[in-house]
Amino acid sequence: MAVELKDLTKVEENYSKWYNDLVVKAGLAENSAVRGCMVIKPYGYAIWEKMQRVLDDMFKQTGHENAYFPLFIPKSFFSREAHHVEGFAKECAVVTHYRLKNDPDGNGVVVDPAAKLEEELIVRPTSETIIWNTYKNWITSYRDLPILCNQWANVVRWEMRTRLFLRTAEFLWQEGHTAHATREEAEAEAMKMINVYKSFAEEWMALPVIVGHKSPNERFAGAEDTLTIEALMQDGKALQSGTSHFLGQNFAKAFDVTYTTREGKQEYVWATSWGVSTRLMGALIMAHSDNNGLVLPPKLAPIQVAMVPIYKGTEQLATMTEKMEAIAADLRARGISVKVDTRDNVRSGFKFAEYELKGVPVRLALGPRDLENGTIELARRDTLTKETVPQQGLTERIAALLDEIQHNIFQKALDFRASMITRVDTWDEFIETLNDKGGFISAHWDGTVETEVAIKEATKATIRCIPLDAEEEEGRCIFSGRPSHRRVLFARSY
RNA sequence: CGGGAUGUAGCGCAGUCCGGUUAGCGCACCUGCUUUGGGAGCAGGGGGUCACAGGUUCGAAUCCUGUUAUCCCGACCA
Repeated sequence: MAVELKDLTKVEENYSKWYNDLVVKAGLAENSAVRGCMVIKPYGYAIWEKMQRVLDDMFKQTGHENAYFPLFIPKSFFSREAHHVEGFAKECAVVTHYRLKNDPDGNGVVVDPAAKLEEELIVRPTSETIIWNTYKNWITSYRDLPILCNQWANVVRWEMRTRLFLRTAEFLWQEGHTAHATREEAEAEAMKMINVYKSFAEEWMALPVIVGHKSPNERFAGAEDTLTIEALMQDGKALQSGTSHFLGQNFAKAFDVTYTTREGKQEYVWATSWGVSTRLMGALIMAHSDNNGLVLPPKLAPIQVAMVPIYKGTEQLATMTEKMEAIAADLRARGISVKVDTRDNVRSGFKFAEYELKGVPVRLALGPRDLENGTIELARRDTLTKETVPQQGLTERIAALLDEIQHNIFQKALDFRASMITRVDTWDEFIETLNDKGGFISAHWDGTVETEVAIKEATKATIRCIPLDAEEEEGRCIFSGRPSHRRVLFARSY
């Protein structure tokens, strides 16, 4: 229960360590006994659950339905799409046996060699292959299209190095997989969904994102075009927070999915896929937190208002509790989630610090002084300010304050990002900005993979995206000096 | 998979170099009293196969060998 705040103040020294401590100490998640896999604790899951609900609703409103596909994928499915195999082969968990037996030499159990699978099963790193193998059976006519499915699932990617929420061997996500009769319709779908993600990030997570195309080198394995939302963390690194892929006819061809057109001809189906994961939790944490802990946007905070009694003795506690429950009932009637903290084994100061660590947007403290004056102490997490206000009209005040905090957090992140987008025109400037300042660097690029790879090798910076709203502008590539028609965004990233 | 570090109570650590009473400290936990407007104080109490397996020794948390796990820095990636 006790938390050493000083451990959270080393942002400059070691942001990764600070982030990890924060996640653990705020009670969001922790490392598990399984390498690279995390345990999401109830408080963290409550946030994820809320995000899920909102996203799911947005998917429904855009015409999608939920479905579920298998965890295991036969190995042979993977080899069907060449780029896809290449992209995922290095990080797949493989099931090779289906039985254990007692160790003949003594203790425990061993894998029964007699139970070797004829064909190994891959634990899905993403579900395109199993889904397109299924869609083949669902699609025969143009009347069957479009298919607009989403699944909420866990996937496994055996990463070398993991970090809570940002990169874990197993993670939770949603993946949408759609099938369309025409290229235009599929392209529009991919664009529609990346905009759904943008709205969600900005309106709910208070996280400003830049929408753009991935460069060919950063594209999803098997996609013709990848759209991304890129967010900026407080240490100046970028985080890819969601992607939407136009898959062309690649998977339709790999799995032989065709339909009969109105004119009676056979055509391959066009596809998209799109997803966001528990990585969004990492984005939420890294974008807004400060040295006192999490700062949660009110719209996603599991507890929006925490109420702490100030009292001497059990009688006063009872009096305060009664009064606070009455106030809480009012707030709840307005749809505000409230926690009245009547614990008597920790003191009020401890509770204040704890709710700050957990990012609760608004805190109310009620003591004898307030009872006399008809007031209450109101503190806001985003600014760390507090004031004594009348109890009269409190519910309206808090409802408005929650909106204000939501807006303020977004604005703060937006201002920060604006200050961290630097336009550079020379290689020296590029290096200097990258090393001294970080953030997004807006610069010209000649459009070739060789240049992109060379820049990455030289600086660890990658092209985060070619923004959708990038204006036509003649310039010269900062690396090669060759002509370029628009700026792209570079950054070091997670 | 390379480089570095660390495994001692729920958490954080000291002790290891230089082997030697009953393995110690802080926080947390339990009991009691006093406290309570920003992380309470005092008193008492419980909790450990010192990561695992061998070896050396009269004697190992400590020395040797092997294994394993975790963290940090790279390479890889949502």
